[in-house]
Amino acid sequence: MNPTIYDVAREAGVSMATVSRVVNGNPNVKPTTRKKVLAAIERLGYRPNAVARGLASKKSTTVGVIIPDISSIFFAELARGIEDIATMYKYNIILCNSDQNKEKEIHLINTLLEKQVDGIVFMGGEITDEHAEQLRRSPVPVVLAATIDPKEEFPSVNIDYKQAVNDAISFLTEQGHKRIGMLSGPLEDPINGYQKFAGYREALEQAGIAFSEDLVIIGDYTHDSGVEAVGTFMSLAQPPTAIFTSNDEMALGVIHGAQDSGRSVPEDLEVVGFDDTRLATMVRPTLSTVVQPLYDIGAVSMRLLTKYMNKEEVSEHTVCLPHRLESRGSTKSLS
Amino acid sequence: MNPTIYDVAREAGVSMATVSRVVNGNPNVKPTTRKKVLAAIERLGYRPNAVARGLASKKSTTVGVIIPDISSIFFAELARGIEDIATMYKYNIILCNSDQNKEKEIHLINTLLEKQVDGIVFMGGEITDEHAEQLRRSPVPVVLAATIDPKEEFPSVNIDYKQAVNDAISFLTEQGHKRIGMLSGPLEDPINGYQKFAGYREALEQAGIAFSEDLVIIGDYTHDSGVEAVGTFMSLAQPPTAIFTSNDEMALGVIHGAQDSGRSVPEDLEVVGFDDTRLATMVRPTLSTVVQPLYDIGAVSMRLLTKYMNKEEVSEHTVCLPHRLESRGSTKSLS
DNA sequence: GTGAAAGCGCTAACAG
DNA sequence: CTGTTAGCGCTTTCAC
Repeated sequence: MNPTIYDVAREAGVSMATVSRVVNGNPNVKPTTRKKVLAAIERLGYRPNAVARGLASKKSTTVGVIIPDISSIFFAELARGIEDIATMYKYNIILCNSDQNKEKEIHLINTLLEKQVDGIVFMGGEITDEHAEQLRRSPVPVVLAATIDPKEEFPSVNIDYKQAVNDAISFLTEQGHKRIGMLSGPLEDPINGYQKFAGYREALEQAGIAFSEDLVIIGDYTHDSGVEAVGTFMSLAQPPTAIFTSNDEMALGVIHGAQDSGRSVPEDLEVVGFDDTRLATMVRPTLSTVVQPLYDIGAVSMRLLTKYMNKEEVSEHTVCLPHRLESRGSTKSLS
Repeated sequence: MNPTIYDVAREAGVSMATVSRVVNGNPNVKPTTRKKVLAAIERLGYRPNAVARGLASKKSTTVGVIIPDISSIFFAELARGIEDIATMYKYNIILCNSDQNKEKEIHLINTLLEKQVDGIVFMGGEITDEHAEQLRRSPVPVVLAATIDPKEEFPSVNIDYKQAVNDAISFLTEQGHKRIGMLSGPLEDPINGYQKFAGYREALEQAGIAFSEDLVIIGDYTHDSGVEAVGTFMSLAQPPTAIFTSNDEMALGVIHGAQDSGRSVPEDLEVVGFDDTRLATMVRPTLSTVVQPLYDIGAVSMRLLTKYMNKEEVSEHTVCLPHRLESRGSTKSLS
């Protein structure tokens, strides 16, 4: 049996309350007493029981993190941002993969709440009414990271996805491209589908270019789907001269698919990705892409959560981080 | 205030014990009673408090995972394997990044133990004496994943790194290569340095090829360090005709560095990586690499941990998973 | 500056 | 099949 606070108290010849005070750094303890207690702790190899502490204090110093897939290079980076800030504020993280599955997500929220987490960072697809209902019932604060809440009911941290894509496409139209392909995620996906698609259409419209359905392909975010998509694009009667993809991995696929069929990037085809994951510099030519500050989104979300957990006043409920276009080898001109 | 088991008991007109029984699926409850309790739970929106349960039952259904860096494509894959199996066995995961820093690692072990985790999966560099001492004090089982314990004191899941590298190098020598470069991790790293280096030397020796110091460069596992290393290798009086790298990312760097200087892979230079992360098929030519079952290493570690946690008999304390060489475009011949 | 005592919400004998 | 009763190990008033 591990020694308890009671054992330490006895060993040190003081009360449990006093031991508790020194363990928690309460200054109202005479230095001599503190010393005695510390010695007893050392002698016994006492290790405070955080579960008991949690029950008594109603705080677990643990936050829940719901993430679609930790093995994704995209989410893993976000997770790292979250974890670093959590550590900084002395919180631990319970990490759960949801695979963006609504049932799982809702179930996980519940599990985390049962475990008495002090807050939750949620990353997922869309916040549906069912999600919202569940989240509203949460006795602890929830922050959405890289996740759109159509009603802006919950605190969230994002970039302006629509504008970001608009920037990317506008960059391309300014270079004179008239036929710009878009390799999108499923349109139901609020960020990678809907928002980005909206940015694409908006930019075309602003440039006075007619929208053509042929030029939009729905991918599944994988390299393979990029390879496949270029094939389809290139077999068009009027193939695109530039392609934008909603993530970097598909962009690599597009580059490779183009090269496989003897085309060269950026001469024959310019390519712009999205995210600026580490992949972007791990291709030749290097990938021009929209920089989304993944780590920061995670870090800021967690920081925001700490504010809510401490019941601090928060000025902005919905934070929007800056993005920019990083021009590299897969596009011709320098921006 | 959230309703407690006591509130539910009162609402349903039964005792706490009965409520506890239905919540825990104990069959010794009359169906009628069960129904009443369930209804009360529903009505009150009761959510069991896992912390209280943990205190009373001395089980947290939570396991700790110490990982060097979750944002690494390598470890993220391991983590996913761990998490999936944990979920399967109804455990949650407290995830902690250690950056392979010994002090952090030891501190994290302690924190996890304070939080009363039921077990720990540890991934890290080396198990030093200090680590061992700390781990020995753990009241709960610990399993090492992709981590070498020189004394084989703790349960672990790995592949035979030395043999795996030997296989890769032997494949190259069999193709007639006499000068094979190795882009290694720091030699102090027990797996990526020491073990792999040993496999390299062994294979050369078996092939009757003299070892040459020029042909070993220490990298830092990044793409850039691969690019840089080829530069150095190629400026040698007698440059290597094939290069083995201890991870895939450096291999991509090697390929790109070679291509940047006008060489073609595999014609002018053959390249073999290690890990078979998703990167391997995201380059041109695609990367021949040693397949290490990352997800499985994570999954098996977690499975092993569940056995220890359940006090089941375990036949093999130290498990060694199979590896193989996947031949792709960066080497000439098919194996 | 220190101690006594009452819980925190639940499980786990033990009775009945 | 159900209820009673101790705790689990700690925090937190409230006294002194």
